[in-house]
Amino acid sequence: MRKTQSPRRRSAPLIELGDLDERLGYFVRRLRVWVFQDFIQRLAAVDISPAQFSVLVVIGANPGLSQSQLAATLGIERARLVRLLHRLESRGLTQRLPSSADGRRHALQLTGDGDKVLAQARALAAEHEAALRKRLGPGPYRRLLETLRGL
Amino acid sequence: MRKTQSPRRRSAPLIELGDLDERLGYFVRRLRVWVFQDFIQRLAAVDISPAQFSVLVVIGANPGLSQSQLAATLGIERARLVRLLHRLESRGLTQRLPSSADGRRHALQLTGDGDKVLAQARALAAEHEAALRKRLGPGPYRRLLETLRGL
DNA sequence: ATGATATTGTTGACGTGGACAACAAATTTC
DNA sequence: GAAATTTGTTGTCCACGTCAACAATATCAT
Repeated sequence: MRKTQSPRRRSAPLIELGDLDERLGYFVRRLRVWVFQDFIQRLAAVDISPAQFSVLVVIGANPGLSQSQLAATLGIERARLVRLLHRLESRGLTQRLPSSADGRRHALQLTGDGDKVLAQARALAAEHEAALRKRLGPGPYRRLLETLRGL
Repeated sequence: MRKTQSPRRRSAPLIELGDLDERLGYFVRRLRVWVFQDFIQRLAAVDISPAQFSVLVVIGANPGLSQSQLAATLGIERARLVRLLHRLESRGLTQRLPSSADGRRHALQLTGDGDKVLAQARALAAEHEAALRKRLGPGPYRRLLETLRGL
């Protein structure tokens, strides 16, 4: 049996958040941390991070697009995308073809392997999403998603 | 006059997100990035980061609490908190007093300066929050906050 | 056409954040 | 009193966002 009434140890946390529970940013951070954790764990089998997944998905949906376009779409820096692509390309999942009309641009594409891995990742990501929906509750999940989409 | 029909340049982005707009994590990341950016900019005058702010607020609301308790409350690693406190302490905003009953623990407190800076930070954070509410719209903002609080 | 400007991809560097592992000191447990 | 646990700490690693600079290429102005 545990001590139940010690005032200094083992008592319930009773730590207050103060103004923190009026700060959206705080909760957004907490949510982001655990969503990403779950995603990473579930996609460990294919070794695809959230960022890599988003890159693969958008390339898959828009083959031939440029790195600038992709970076702008994802809201990341061109510099960061270069490194993401370096990794994916070294794993043989994506490729940079020369753009026909613009010597500066690269036309991004998935390789055959990229397609396969993306398909596996998609399945796992769907499980992740289902887990999220279950954990948050279907209602809040829907509201959340729809609210966030409108930005 | 601009070229309006060139299929390869200057046309509207028309980049599709693919499955991405069914992924909550993607939107959470986007939201988190811009919320934090706004926060950092608005609190640049007092040079307080989101993480530092949350530390100050919780210490202020629970003077004397330990680092383990604080870390658990904020959902960060003890190791990370050590470094946050190191900074804040070197700026003279917080202090670690010896805990009366437990030689391992530190009783965390704000200094006088800490109180003042926190007050300023709070005011700026309130402006930040107001900006968020305005940007998201009062309705979605409220829904978001209430949904996220229930975790 | 030619010179100025802008875009694209790239590299380097910096600071923050989260995750782990290990450790000494102190405390609790048995 | 020995074993296990907690607490604060340090070190390390990697992901991420940011910024500056640069060469190559393309566009714009006149």
